[in-house]
Amino acid sequence: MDERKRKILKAVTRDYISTAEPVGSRTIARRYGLGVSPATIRNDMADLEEDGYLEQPHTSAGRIPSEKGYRFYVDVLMKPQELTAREIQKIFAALQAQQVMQDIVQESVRLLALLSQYTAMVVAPNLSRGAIRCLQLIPLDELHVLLVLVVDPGFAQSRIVETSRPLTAQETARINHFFQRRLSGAVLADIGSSLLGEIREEIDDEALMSEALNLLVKGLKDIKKEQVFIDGAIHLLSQPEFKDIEKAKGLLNMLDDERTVWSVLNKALGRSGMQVTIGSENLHEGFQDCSLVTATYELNGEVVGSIGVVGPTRMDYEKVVAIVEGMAYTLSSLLSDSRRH
Amino acid sequence: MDERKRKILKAVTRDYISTAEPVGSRTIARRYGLGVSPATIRNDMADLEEDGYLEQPHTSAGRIPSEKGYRFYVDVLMKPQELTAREIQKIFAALQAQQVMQDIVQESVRLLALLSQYTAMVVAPNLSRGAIRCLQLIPLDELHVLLVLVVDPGFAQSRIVETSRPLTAQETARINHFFQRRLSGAVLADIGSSLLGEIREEIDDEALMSEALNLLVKGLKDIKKEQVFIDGAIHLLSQPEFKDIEKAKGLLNMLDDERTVWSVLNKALGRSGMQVTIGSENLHEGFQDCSLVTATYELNGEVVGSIGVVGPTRMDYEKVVAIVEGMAYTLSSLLSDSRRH
DNA sequence: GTTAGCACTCCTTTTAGGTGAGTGCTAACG
DNA sequence: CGTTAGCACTCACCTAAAAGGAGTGCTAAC
Repeated sequence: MDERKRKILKAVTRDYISTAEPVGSRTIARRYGLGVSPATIRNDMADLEEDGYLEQPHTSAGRIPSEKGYRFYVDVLMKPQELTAREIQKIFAALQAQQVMQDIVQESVRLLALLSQYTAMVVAPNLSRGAIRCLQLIPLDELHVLLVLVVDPGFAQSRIVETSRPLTAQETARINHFFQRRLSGAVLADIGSSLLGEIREEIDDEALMSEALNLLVKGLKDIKKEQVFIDGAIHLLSQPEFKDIEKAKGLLNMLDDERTVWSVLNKALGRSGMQVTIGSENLHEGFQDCSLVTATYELNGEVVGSIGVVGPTRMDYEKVVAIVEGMAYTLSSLLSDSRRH
Repeated sequence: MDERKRKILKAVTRDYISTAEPVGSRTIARRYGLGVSPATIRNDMADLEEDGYLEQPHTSAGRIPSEKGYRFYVDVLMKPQELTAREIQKIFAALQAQQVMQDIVQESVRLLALLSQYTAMVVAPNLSRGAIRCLQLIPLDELHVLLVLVVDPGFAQSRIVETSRPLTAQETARINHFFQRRLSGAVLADIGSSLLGEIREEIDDEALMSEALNLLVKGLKDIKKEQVFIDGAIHLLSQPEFKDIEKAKGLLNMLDDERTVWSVLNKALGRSGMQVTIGSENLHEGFQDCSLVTATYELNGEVVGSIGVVGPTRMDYEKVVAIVEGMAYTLSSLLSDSRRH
């Protein structure tokens, strides 16, 4: 593909992204100074269409990029304007102001939607590799204890658990002691049957230990659960491709289902880094008119979660890629850099 | 207003609610057996229009209820079909399965939206009158402690707080001791300056105490904050009155703003019980094409929060009123009845 | 290889006419 | 006097036809 054709493809894509209208040869000639006449551009456009980069909604309309066209634009033509250090700094500050992991994640999904003006999704970090920093029972009444868990980094959760029999203060202290000794510093993912078995052997009072394990298992279950957050769903309604309310409803319904969003974002978890999925490249039914920009973020060098932005295929990739990249980068630094709490 | 006119108003309202189409005299005569001819109904309808209960979108269309008509329908004509004991039981079970207050509230807003098929809003209970059941510091590292608070009923929250200087284990224990002795059982709202002052006097180590108070104040702040949840916003898009996407966007934008929702629901907190707000009765700009069904729920006989459903003025009041009432009732029983955790 | 000219396509908007649901009015009926 | 049949009238909605216009592909000339 020669230089001029590239320029034309780029111009068509840019124009279509910003106007949502098929672009004609005249417009290109006028708006983007290529120094050639509309007729010449028409010839090149015909070639580009033949090669599958452009398509025509109907014979007498302008051209729009095909998926292949977008793909080429994303991979070769565009140059995402990276966020400035100042912008990164602002995001970092906004996130750092949050106390708990959940708030950090919620703030980042909010920012992502706000900045991109599309719909943002974030899966909260998987803390399987997090280390237990504090695990403690606090007795509340006869049958309830509060199980408090602090995981490094940034995760504190308490949960009320029902015991199957009243525990004495002494028993509670004993369990706490064990937790402290055996589990402090342990990585969540390692608390598998083997460690549990070890602990079991270490205690004589069978009933008490089974109680403690029971509590632990119950409490850990929903801590390991990965949570998904989305924000900015409403921005979809501003896109002309969703002026048809049925289409919008379809997509919004999918976004309402956590499992769907989760599985979409998890595709991104596979390989680390930025990833752009365009239209039917997306295997998820219902997302095939959309594009997805996703990125993973890390904790101590390990991928622990992913973030993403959904929009129509006619998405402002240059902007969104920069934002998603910047956000993922900021999240990673925030999580890894300061082992805050 | 004579009996027949009431029947006609009721029929028009019912029909319009279910079809969203203006209702003609012929339809009434055919579908609702009044035993009179369309001409007679036409006469009565003209009277009803004169009196302001009905209106005509244009001269050659059927009638639709005016706001006054809806008001009369809600206050006099309709009879909400109360939820069955079985249904209440189901809701109760679903809520009771939740462990933490936040989950209870989220589950109830989800149910409310699901059952009503409109948009549901819930403000989480104000726990100012809740009693402290457990308040404890757990040291994490040099400059961070975990402040754990359990309030009766159903509220457990932990928060990581930064201390201004490292605390020794002994100091922590001392603070905990004080918290235990002075605050256990105290009502959150009462922890004002007076009680804080008292505590201050009771400790000799000025620096330590100010540290403890500082922690307490920081920790309590966001616990007292009232949270708002909404769900089912997408249902709005199914309503023909929001087929115009701009209208839908306007309302959805309002619903995205917590403060707006909060202030709408707080109107309901004023007087306890069920309340239906129709169209322009709603003082909130942007909600004036909508109706609102709200109710308060209680904790130990005291109003602590409210729930609500938003929909078009052409809302199925009979159904929604029953659901909102049932849900508020269930929430109240759940909170008051069992002092669970 | 590039460009001007031109016929052609086909979407979009406008206009006009027809259709039908529903009304208000009048006059007749019990 | 309330009720009803009959009828002219209104007006949104639908459909078809006409006008308009943006953009193309092709051809021939530069």
